[in-house]
Amino acid sequence: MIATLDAPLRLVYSIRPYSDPHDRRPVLQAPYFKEVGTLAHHGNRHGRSEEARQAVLRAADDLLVEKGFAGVTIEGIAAAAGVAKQTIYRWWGSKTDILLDTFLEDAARDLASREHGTLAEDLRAYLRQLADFLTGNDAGAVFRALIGHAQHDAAFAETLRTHYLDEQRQRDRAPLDRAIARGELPNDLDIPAAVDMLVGPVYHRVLMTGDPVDEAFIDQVVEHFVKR
Amino acid sequence: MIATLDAPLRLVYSIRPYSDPHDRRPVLQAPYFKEVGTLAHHGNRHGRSEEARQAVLRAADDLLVEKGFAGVTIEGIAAAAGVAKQTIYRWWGSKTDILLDTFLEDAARDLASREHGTLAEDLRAYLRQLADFLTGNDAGAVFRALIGHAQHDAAFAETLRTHYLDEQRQRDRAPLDRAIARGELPNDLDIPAAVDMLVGPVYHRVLMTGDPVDEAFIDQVVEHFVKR
Amino acid sequence: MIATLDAPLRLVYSIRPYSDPHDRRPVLQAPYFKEVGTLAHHGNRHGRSEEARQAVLRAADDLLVEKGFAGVTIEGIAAAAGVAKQTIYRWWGSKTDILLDTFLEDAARDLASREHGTLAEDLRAYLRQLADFLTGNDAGAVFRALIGHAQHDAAFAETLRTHYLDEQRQRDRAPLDRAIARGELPNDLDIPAAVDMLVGPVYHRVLMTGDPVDEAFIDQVVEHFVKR
Amino acid sequence: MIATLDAPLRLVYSIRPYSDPHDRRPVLQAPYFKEVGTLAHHGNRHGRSEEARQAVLRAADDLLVEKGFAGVTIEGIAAAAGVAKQTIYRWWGSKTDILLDTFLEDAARDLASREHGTLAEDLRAYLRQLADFLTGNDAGAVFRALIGHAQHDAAFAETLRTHYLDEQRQRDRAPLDRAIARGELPNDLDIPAAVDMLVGPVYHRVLMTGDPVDEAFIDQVVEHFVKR
DNA sequence: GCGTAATCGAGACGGTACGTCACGTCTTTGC
DNA sequence: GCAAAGACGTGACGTACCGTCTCGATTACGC
Repeated sequence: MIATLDAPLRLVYSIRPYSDPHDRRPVLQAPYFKEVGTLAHHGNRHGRSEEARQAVLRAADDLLVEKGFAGVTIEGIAAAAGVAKQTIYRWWGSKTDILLDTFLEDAARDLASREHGTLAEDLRAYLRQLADFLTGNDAGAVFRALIGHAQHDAAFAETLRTHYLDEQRQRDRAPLDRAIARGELPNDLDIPAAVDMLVGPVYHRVLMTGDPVDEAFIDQVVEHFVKR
Repeated sequence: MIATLDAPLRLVYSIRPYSDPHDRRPVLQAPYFKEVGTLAHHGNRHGRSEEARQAVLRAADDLLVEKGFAGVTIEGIAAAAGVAKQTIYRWWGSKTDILLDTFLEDAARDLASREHGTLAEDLRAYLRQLADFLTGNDAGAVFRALIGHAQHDAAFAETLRTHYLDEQRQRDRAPLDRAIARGELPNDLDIPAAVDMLVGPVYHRVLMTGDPVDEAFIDQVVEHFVKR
Repeated sequence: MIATLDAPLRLVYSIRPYSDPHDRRPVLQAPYFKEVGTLAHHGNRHGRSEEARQAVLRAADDLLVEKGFAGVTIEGIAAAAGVAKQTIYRWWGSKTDILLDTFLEDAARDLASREHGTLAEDLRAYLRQLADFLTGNDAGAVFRALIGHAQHDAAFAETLRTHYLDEQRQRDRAPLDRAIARGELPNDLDIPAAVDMLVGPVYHRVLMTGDPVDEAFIDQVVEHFVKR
Repeated sequence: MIATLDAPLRLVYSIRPYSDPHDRRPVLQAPYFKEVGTLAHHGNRHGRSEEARQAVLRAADDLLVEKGFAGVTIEGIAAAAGVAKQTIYRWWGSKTDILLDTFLEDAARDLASREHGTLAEDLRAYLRQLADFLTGNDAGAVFRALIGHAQHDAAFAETLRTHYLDEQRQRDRAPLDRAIARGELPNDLDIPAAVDMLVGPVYHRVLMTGDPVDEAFIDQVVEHFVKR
């Protein structure tokens, strides 16, 4: 059960399952809610406030959408979330860490690849899904901000790879894996290269040219790939 | 004649050919050197100091390579260039404007497409050139920083498109245009989409995965495209 | 008990007694020391750092004496006091506010009027004391700077009147009040005018002519006033 | 003849009679106008532009009255006067020098002491004239600014004494000199001290308390002085 | 059931960089 | 030779956030 503000009498606290507070593996993997206590506590000795955590994530997200990346500041988040700065620094290392946390919860949810029977259909559906995700106003904005920051900060780029891209590449290749299993594609396919040829054009439009990723474009990319 | 620092007795002053000092069209397009005066002036009605301009561009570039994007500050550039902050603000609007200026002078030089007779050869050569440029330590670092910043700042993204990407897309499509002229590709080819399919995979590796853009990869991309 | 730096184990924090941090009423009026904690804190919810406050006041004073009014800058004070600029702006509005704070603590101490039995004696002693104060190297320099600034800034002039001059006029008239009580002066004396006639000549020499305020001069002023 | 803007075809240029351009003796003492040239020249080899000089003085004065002392800047004066900054620096050393120049022309005009037959009448008239001058919106504002600055800058205080106060003290003592000549006052009067006792109270009200200098007050000061 | 310890909101602190303003200097062109 | 124009190096301004710190209050656990 996840208590919400609608159920004020039974609030929940999280126990982060990792010893390192800056560990950024997707926190939803673990059953990290627990029922206890009452509303609006001010600290206790058994772990962090789930309330504060969610308020921070939400505030960061809102600020990004409303004011852009430069408008996201630790002080602004703290103020908007009604949280002390120190509470943020206790659990996150930077504003991009916070944004990454908000992002991870969305990515897994929105990018699960669904099977459609044929390679072409699978790819079309997946690229459509990917394009919608990347260009979206919420998760997409966060994603673009993170990718942007990764260009400025090699350490963060590495973090982003570890916590997001590696999984993402599994999702990217899932349609190809299924096609190989079905015999639609050869066993010796260079899957990473194939993935780049499929998703690369989509990312290029999103990150570079700003051109819309429309159906016709996706169709061309898929058709071109399949007709090999 | 373009006087250089090798000809110290006849130094040059620039007259920026644009009325708006923040106009960022590539300044090398115009013959913007003029012979006058003597060495090392400090501002006069000839207009801006070419010395100061180059010192700023160089300092920004150096700082980026040495300390990364976060290490590029207006104050740092001013100090490294031996220039007053106000001089920077007089001619540029932000640190990314400066980086863009440094970048524009390099991009045109390094990305001119050369003809190799066949589409496949042209593409291989051009993608190799592009990949080297994007992953380079100097211009590449500046480019990645600019693309990163464009993700954070829509206005700058627009600027970047106007001053760089539009030209870049001309360069990107040049091999295709030549192939169409030669009859190697059909007249009705969707060139923007084709460009995305060619360069998209390269950008994806550079900006997202960090995988090396090796010969085998380029060969696959080109072969896959040509065999349509 | 007021703990001092001589009692390092039981250091003191100030609680400014006013809600408005820019309120400039003489802070020494209130018992604004409180015993708590340990040495050398750096900001906490006890409120402002008394250490920082005194370092700022002292630095401002020193800079004024050493380099003159133009040499007093917020940045200079911050550097000399080992304090962040923002700490100064948190508690004071301008460099003259700081100087006023330093001044207020001194003026009350140095200008208390003492009784000498006769009007002439009282006046002589008081004018001597006033002249010494105004021409002094420390408090006098601050005072002259403040009066000078008040000529440039009507708002500050009003502040200065509220926080200093009104009290000062009480001190100025004290000898006259006592003389009236003793019957040495008539009840219907126009005290403000009388005060101006007594202290005006002294101020005139200090602020305008720069002539020394010697005994002979004070004697003339007093004698002239008394022989009415 | 002094040409004005009403006589545009016959403009005048001044030749400053002093070798030191920063010499600030009242320039009107000398016949420093000379007819040459035409309106709105831009430099010539015949000496300074009287047009520019007057525009600067007037602009400085206006800025002081409109925006206060802090609003008077060399750049602002130059812009308001339609004059190049360098032209200002060529002839004046600082903004207070300019203000002093504007002031000197007014002071001599407004403070000439007139004879009224008796000491009391002379003093009353003179103190009234002085008070009006000091509290005036134009010359008075400049004067108060200069006195204020003199408190901040010993060198300027000395300059002010040399160029203004010494003369002023001559004017201050004129009624007393006349009274001595008439036999109304003793030969051995300590004139400087007497002057301080007369004008000091007026200055005190103007510079310190801000109280109005009304007739009753002047009467008291004079009556008290005369009844010696 | 009471002390102990972790966390919370609050907010002052020393810093760095921002973008602006005015300073005083300099160099040229045009009278 | 002076004036207008205006770019330059300099330095201070006042502001925004940074990341650190200290504190009093709050709460559950473990003795």
